Amino acid sequence: MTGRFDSPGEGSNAEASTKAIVFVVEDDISVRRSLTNLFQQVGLEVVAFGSAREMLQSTIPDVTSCLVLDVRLPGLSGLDYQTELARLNIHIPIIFITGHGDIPMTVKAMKGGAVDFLSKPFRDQELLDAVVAATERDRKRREAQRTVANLQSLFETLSPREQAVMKLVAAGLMNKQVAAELGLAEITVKIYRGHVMKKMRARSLADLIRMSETLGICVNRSEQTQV
Amino acid sequence: MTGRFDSPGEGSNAEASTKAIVFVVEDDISVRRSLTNLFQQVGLEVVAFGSAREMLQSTIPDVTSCLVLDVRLPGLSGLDYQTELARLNIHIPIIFITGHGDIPMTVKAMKGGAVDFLSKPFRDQELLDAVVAATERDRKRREAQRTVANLQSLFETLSPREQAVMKLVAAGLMNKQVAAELGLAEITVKIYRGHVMKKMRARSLADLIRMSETLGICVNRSEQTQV
DNA sequence: ACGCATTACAAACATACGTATAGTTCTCTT
DNA sequence: AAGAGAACTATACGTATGTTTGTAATGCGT
Repeated sequence: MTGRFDSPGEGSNAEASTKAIVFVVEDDISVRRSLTNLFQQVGLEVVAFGSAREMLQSTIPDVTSCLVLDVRLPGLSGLDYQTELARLNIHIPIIFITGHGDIPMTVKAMKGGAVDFLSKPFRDQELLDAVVAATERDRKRREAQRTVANLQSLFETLSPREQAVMKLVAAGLMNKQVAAELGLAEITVKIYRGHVMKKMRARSLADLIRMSETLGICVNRSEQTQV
Repeated sequence: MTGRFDSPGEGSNAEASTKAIVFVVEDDISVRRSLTNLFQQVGLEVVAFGSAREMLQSTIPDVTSCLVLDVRLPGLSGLDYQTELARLNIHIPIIFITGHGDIPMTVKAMKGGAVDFLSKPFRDQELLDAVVAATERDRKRREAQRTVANLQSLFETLSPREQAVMKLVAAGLMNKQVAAELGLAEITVKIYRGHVMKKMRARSLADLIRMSETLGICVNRSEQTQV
């Protein structure tokens, strides 16, 4: 990890460097400027704010990113902001920095999923390493989320009946059992099942079941076991 | 969470209280004794050690447990011991306690998966709450591990050929494709597949595929896609 | 030498799955 | 009013899956 950012915008890391955004929330303007400079020097895009409120009011682009956050802030504190972001379902990886931190603070931040917690003074490279780790975490999270979202949108192209059939098929029921469950003729189930396979772009039943797992689709087990 | 341990050995938490073991590693004998007392008072079983080495040399029973670990220890430090346990693939949840901790220490501990990091002085209830959280985490981890182990042992009852068939079936191949892949007649695959279903106690193909997921069974995708 | 598990295949049958063609009914939109 | 899509069924056919019964070669331990 160390040294990945010491030569800006070159070689194999060019893509990661140019695409990631580092958000900075820090009330001290001189610290904010020096952080901004540091990140820009290694080719990272930076967007800095003086308070949590400012960042909440701005439009956050939907790209790989991380947040360097001062713990002590006027208004909403860094830890409160972390909680607030979680409540808003915003899962940007956070690196805390602080001048006067303590252990309970650190524990709360780390329990809340923070990537790192650095107390000043720290070496630039420590922060850069943390940023690399954080953006990498975000990249992976986004990739996983994109996969789910794609499947979800495919699933939503299914008619309600097709969705119902898919759920029961994924639960392991035979066509005739699905038909009984839904009050349909078996032939109808067969046809809907065909639609499901086509619309979900599943090449096999195994595929479809894995998709169901990813989507978290399941039915009440009591309905299966009584067969 | 708070107050779950303030009346020992009664009500719905009796099971969790009596079955969990709290390991304590603390060199200061008076602290060790007071911790032991505290946990015993709320009905927890306690096994205390004066050093990490002592605990490593003892036989650790295979039950739900957690570890209350002093950061500063003679010989192997608490943080080193955490690393060592991870290296040995021992995933007991750790609660650190310390008299003179600092932030980097805390961060390292939490990054390493610690449940909590308490600096003295702390309230007894804080520690007890952390122990509840830690044992609960261990209980869940053990449950998940047991599930995998059960499936694994079922899988090991399969003959090599049956295992191979299961892998390819779980990958979504048709019987004839499995047969071609393994150089078998289709009828042979059908028979082995029947054995697989019976031995794995799978009631449906969906079941079997979920088992494969849990077991992490997969084959080179190139073999499927070229069909 | 004997039993036993494994590997392997065949014939035959029953059941399950998938698709094409064709048609009815209903609702919602243009 | 016409068209589109959803929901639903039927007939018919072809393929896939699963099970039973039977056969046979191999290898391994006692």
